[in-house]
Amino acid sequence: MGAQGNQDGTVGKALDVLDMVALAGRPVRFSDLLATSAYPKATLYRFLQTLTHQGMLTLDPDRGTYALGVRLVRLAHAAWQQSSLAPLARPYLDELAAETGETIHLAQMDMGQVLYVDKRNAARPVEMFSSAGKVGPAYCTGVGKAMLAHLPDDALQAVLSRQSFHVFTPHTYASPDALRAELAAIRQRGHAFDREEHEPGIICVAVPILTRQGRVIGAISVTSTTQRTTLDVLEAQADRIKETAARIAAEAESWRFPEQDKA
Amino acid sequence: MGAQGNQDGTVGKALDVLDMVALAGRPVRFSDLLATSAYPKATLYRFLQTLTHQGMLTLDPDRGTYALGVRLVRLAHAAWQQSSLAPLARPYLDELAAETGETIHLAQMDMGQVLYVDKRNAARPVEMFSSAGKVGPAYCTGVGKAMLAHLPDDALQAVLSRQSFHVFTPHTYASPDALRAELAAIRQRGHAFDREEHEPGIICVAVPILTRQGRVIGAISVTSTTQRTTLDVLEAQADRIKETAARIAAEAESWRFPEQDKA
DNA sequence: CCGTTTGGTTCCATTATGTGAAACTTAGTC
DNA sequence: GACTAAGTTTCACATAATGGAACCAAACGG
Repeated sequence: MGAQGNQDGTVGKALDVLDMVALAGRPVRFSDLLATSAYPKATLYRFLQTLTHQGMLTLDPDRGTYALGVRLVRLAHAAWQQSSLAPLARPYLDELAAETGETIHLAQMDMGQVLYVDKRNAARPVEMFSSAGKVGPAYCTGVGKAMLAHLPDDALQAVLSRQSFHVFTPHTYASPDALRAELAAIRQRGHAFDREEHEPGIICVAVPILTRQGRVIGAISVTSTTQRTTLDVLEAQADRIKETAARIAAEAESWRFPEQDKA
Repeated sequence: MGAQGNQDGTVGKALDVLDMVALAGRPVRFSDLLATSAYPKATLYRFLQTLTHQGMLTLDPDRGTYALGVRLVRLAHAAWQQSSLAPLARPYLDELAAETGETIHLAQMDMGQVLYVDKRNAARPVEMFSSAGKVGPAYCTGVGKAMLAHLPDDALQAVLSRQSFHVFTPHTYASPDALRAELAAIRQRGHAFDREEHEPGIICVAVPILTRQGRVIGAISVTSTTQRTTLDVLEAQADRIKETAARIAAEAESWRFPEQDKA
């Protein structure tokens, strides 16, 4: 459950520490981390030193607390631009948002979780990182299920074993088996629903973004509330959403990359 | 000039590789990196494996290209929230933007460069990462100079030695010495100008954000164009901007952090 | 005021880990 | 079907990570 448990030599461990700080969600002192971590004092200390020196962490000298460093913000800017679907999907999402008038999400898979990389809000304009970068569960969100449905067996297996299957609402699928059946239906149908499985009153239709070879690279969803509409009404948009997904996929396929002349 | 040159054991080298990929700005193949990097084939290869396995990079299996991984986006979300000034500065920036009707930047220092963490655009709303996460030179931007002016001597020395002193416009300071004089003036005056030093036609007034002990933690600027206004007019806002900076500083000071009960 | 505890930093002998030249295995050319 | 370029694996070797223990400093407490 925790962030612990991987192993990739020294680098892996260091990144582990980074995650620990991220997970804490607030500046933490050395001793806080020491309590959490499996590493001995000296080792942990060295990692913190290194990461701080590298700008991945910052040490507030007044309070002696560590927090994630700004270098990450810079890296993420690049990551978001160069390897998320967001930049190239933007115009299509704008269009879709305008047509539907509902909230649009663009998500990708990250370590068994759904990572939202962009969002169009009907009402107010996008808030910076506050929406991009958020993570959510895969087994009980529209985009999550849409992606799971098209994962190869072995990958699916791996992801499923990581899910918590926490029951959020009466509609949440609580076990891998129940979910698997649903996934088959989704694969067949080409789109997934969220029937208030994550939050009461929130429903959505989600569509996977697939490469020509059938690899999932992301998903988009149109979300609304039970007060405003019904799943049937939303489903009527499904073909429109699939079209958008297809266009994004096509773009992604062609768009890598403008060519280069070698140095 | 490149990203090379640091050293922090294995972890430092790995992060170096990460930077190389970021710097490329597009998915790169193994051999591209090999050409750039100082590391031998096998070593580089191992790093790429590890980083990929860790989700810091992604390998597009079809093309065999590496790109920054989405895990970074997630980390950055946390970084931006927990250690940039952006979240707590937001309301103050909004206010300032509304009052001035000009573009507002919020920046922090990162490895000798200016890193923009938030932005208010008079005209259209903020574009996600496209503005947050951007970096710029320290020696020829308003926010950069405002921060440099309040850096302790040794840190300033370190930062100056990293600057490229590329001459962007006729007004750009081209040497550390010229700049030092300017910095003294800025420290005295309490605010910095950008006199078209980075881009022709672009001017700004910038103010450092200082802790009670006088440590710089960031800077804000109000930017405009020579067509729309003059530096004198902008300077009239200086006190207003300082007030905003002071409020942000106060907030930052108090806001770390809500207390915690130990586990 | 001086033990004592708590939180943080440094040492250093031990050994695990990372290193990189070279050998190898594919794809892709001509 | 020999030749080349790109990517992957091996392995003897040395460097670099490890962590127990000692150390230091500041806050406590009597």
